[in-house]
Amino acid sequence: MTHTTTEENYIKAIYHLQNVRDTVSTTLLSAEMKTKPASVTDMLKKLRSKRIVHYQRYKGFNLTESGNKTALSIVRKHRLWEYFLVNKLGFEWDEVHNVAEELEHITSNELILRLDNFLGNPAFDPHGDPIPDHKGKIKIIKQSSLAAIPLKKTVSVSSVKNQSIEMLDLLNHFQIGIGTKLKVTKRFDFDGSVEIKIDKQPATIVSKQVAQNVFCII
Amino acid sequence: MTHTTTEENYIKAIYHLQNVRDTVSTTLLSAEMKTKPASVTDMLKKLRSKRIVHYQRYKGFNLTESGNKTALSIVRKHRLWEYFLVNKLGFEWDEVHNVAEELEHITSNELILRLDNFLGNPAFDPHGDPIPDHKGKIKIIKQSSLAAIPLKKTVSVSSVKNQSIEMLDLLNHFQIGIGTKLKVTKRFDFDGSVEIKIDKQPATIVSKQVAQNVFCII
DNA sequence: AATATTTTTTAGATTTGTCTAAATTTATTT
DNA sequence: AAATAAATTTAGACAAATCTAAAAAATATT
Repeated sequence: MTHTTTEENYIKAIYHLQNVRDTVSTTLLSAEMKTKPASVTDMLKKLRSKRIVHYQRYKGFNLTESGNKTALSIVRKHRLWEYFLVNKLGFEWDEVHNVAEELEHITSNELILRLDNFLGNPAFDPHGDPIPDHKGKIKIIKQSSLAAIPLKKTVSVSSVKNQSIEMLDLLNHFQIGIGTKLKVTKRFDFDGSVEIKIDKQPATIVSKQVAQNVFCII
Repeated sequence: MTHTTTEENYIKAIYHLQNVRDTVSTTLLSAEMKTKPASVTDMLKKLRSKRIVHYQRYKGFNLTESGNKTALSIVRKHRLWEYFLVNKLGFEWDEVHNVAEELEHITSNELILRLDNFLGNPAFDPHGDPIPDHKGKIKIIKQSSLAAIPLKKTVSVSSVKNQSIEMLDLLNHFQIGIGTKLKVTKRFDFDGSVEIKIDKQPATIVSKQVAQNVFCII
């Protein structure tokens, strides 16, 4: 079964929203897709007829098992391309998302197989997100946000939850990237901000919003 | 000015046909695009309104200067991706065309710039076709077909005109690829077939059709 | 529980690229 | 040059993905 690029984008969006919220609504999905709720309803009917989602009018929807597999294969392609763009072509990690959005829709299993091997079968993309393997299996690592890790323990930044351009820009400014070693030296209860110390750099303070979005391996 | 994937495919098809035939007809283009002549007429009006083609009803059409530039940039992308697929991912040269057909429509100048550098700014793709540079400039090399080169002169295969799967399969069988050194030892007037000799291999005879499609640098 | 509000769906329209069938123009024969 | 054939274009229709406006259902409020 093949899907159009638009269908794939819907499938991916449902997958991502399901991993954040417990239930995904028509309105939420329409915001994510930058369309109107009416368009989402149309697409849900189409995806239901392809057995990608379970859907009953007015009752909500969610990915079927087959829909989930499809979503994982799209995510896999997206993250492998991001890895390629950063580690082979030298893009910055905050520049690759849009290009990967296009590349993820190229339809060749052989291509992805070979790309995966060429890259050395990476398990995580440049943002620290896990890359599903060819069976859809994802490596889970235990992570805690800067807001939750113990004080004075040196940890390694492993992923960033909010991947907006603005957030990645801010992190670049702080010189924080995936793999950066740092420790939290102090927490300020007043506003939830956090003082961090990166080796050979002066201590700095990051806001609560940042702390909650930066995840580390302890 | 941006173009849809379909528009780009038409532009590329017109470009290729213009380089083979002197004038390109609606019917010929429809065959190339696997659509009907009526659809071609529709698209020609659209491309005219975008100043991609000069077109007068019933009088024929051809690419404008701007259309030609667009075509060259698509061809550039296609051939760079083919180079990548063969030289980095290890595809065989006869397997890459369809995947490159998809990759060529990815819209990021930055991507192509970086890919070009990553590949070492190649001037020819795996089929021996020239890769336009970022200004659209093409390296021309003097080539002659196996049907035309002098006898007993060692030459290097530089390109293959007919790139059908069948032809590439046959050449694989003969162990002929881009860069293969060989000489023509005899020509048979009866059927135009040609005896060739590749180093360390017994002499073989290739048909007129093959000889006319394999080009070499003398 | 009745009413008001929000969410979701339907109905009907639009755009892109395609089609078929018919009409028109150009090219070829006789 | 008239008749025939071939190529091209027009007219009108269709599928995909979207939209707006209105209707229906679910949820929240009084």
